Amino acid sequence: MGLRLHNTLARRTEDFHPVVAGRVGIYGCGPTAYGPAHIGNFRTFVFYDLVHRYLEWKGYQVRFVMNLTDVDDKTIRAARDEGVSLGHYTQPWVDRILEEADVLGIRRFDLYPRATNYIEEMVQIVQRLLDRDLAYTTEDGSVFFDISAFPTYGRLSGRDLEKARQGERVSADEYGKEDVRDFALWKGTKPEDEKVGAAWDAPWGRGRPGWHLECSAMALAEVGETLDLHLGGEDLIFPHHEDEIAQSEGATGRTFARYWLHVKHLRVEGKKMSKSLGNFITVGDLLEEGVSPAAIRHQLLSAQYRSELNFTRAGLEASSRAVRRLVAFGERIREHPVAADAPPTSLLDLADQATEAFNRAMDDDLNSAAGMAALFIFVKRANAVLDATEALDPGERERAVRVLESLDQVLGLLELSERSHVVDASLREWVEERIRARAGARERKDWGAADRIRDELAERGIVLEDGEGGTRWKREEGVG
RNA sequence: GGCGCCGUGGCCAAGUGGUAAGGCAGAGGACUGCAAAUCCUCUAUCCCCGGUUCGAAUCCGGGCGGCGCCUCCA
Repeated sequence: MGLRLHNTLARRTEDFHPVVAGRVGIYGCGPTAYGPAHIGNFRTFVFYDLVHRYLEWKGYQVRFVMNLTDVDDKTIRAARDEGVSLGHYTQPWVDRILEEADVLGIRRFDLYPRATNYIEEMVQIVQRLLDRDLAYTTEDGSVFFDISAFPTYGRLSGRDLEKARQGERVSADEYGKEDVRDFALWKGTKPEDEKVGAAWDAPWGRGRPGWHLECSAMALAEVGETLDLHLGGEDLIFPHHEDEIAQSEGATGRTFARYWLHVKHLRVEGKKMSKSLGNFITVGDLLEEGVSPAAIRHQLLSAQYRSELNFTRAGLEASSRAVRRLVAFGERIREHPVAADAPPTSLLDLADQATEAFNRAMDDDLNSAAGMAALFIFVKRANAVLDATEALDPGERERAVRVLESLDQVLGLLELSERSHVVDASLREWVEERIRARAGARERKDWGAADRIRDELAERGIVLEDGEGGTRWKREEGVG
């Protein structure tokens, strides 16, 4: 089976073939470190994680680089307002973004380059563009890319350049471009830049890089001249990625990225969300409300990345229940009795079907919704098998467990919920003592005493489950 | 105004020419001292109208409705 991806550049779904068979180089546009990332950002980053995990699951050797933008208009302004250097301002946000990514089970990528560490590379790109007459300098020391010298400009976003020119509102032309459509590669230094340390020397003048240039420099330096995959949110198609292509290909003469994947923006409770509107919720907010990370992750994966996804509390509740079902199945099958002489069941077939269906769904442009459905079909049917089976053949049980784990290598749901089940030892001891006391009461058929203990535990958020092998307990989960 | 997306059961969401995956909720059942938890079973003809086709949720045309990008933004 082969992976197919919807390539924004081609406007259709294509077979995926990396430049070098078996190896994939990926660059994902990361966040700007000027504030907390919101849940919409994390739809994109969880998608990156899905791409990362799935390609590795398929056996590719993956190099995945996601940048952290730490110098741009917003970070400079914020650092100036707080009276600190750029690095002082951005570092805490970088830390928090990575922490929250960890919470959601986003596996660490290979590298998180920061723009300020690649100034030299950026200067080189600009120099090459100047040498090739694809860019020009202005009086204040800025450098602009000359769009008229790059015929395929507009191909990614599919826009008509002439119309764009006419429709464009001519904004305050601070840096003196020749054409409103030209974009800044380098911005001549201003006093506020100097104040926060956001100014570097370059042959044509002191200044700082344009936002688009940062990504090109980091991608070319850390992934290579031709990326297999370039990922980003849909808002980046124009102008960010369009400009990345122009400056990268202008500098190298090579195809910059073969496949461009763009994640549709998330909505929250039916409304558009964006940093500028200020209506964003963060992972931290959700955790404080008691929402489980696995529920968040589940909801973010519940729709295919190119379709609309409305992030809601009701949806989180549903996701939480769904994850619980998965976890319960995992526990159940691991504990199901085995016997060497157990008769064969359909479990092996079900396991094969699950893997096959999952693979097919994910190969079809990373359809995580269909992929998760494949897993849940397995859970449902395997549960029915367990209902009807006293004991399993050890090999069958082993196989079923392995398939569950295998699919979770990509989805990362069980992995996450297991991680959050860690409880401190003293609590554990106390709970277990209470459970023993209750067991004694139950043996005496003193139901009143037994129920009082259960209530006592419930007050501390501990839920009991009486089963065949004794009483199990767990912490009550909050919403989601 | 330009470009583009979407409209599937109470909610979320797959399926894109061969007769509706999955999750949540709901109902029924199993289990239980009672519970909780868990498991099983059941519940749709796909916004409307017209067309193409042996056959359409799936293709075409027209409506109605929702949304995104075009500006810093994942």
